[in-house]
Amino acid sequence: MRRKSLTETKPDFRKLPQEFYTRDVLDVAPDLIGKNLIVRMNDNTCRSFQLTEVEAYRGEDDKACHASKGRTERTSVMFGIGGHLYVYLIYGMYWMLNIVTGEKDNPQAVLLRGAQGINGPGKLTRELGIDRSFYGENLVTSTRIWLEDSGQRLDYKTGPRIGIDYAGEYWKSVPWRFYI
DNA sequence: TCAGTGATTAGG
DNA sequence: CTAATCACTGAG
Repeated sequence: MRRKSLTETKPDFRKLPQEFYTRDVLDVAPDLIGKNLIVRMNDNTCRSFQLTEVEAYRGEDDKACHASKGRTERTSVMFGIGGHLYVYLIYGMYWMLNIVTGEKDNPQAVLLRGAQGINGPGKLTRELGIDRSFYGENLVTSTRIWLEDSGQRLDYKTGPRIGIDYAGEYWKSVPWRFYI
């Protein structure tokens, strides 16, 4: 019987590499559909969540993107290289989990809106135990959160992004929401 | 439809 | 310091 290759036996052989994130957000966002988000819980067990819904926020021109108001302390991680987490609190209750993409000084991120069995970005982070402490986390080197290829390529739909009425007609209408 | 909830931000 | 805003959720 054929011996498994080294890469096949390594436990993290499916982990998405830096190159996955260092691309334009409009390429990364649809590629995230069907990927598995792995989180190490407080009891040290790992849980896997297959992503079903994401949204792209792209650059300083995009009026819906937090980076459109310029660099602030909160948004600074978006101005760095892709592969880090942008986490912030909204409405005093819900943590939003975003994956920074692209090259340095080109602020972009993907909002994770849902996973299999979980609809809604606030419910997703509550289920995963995401909070402030995950801000800036590196998905390539972290031992408590990362992404893996599921080996599946799933069909997805596109549509306008949710909850950005303030962004104006054009940015409200661009189909940068990707979902199963 | 609408209140809850508190960090973040711009402005004085 | 103040006050407005907000990439949401759940109850009615």
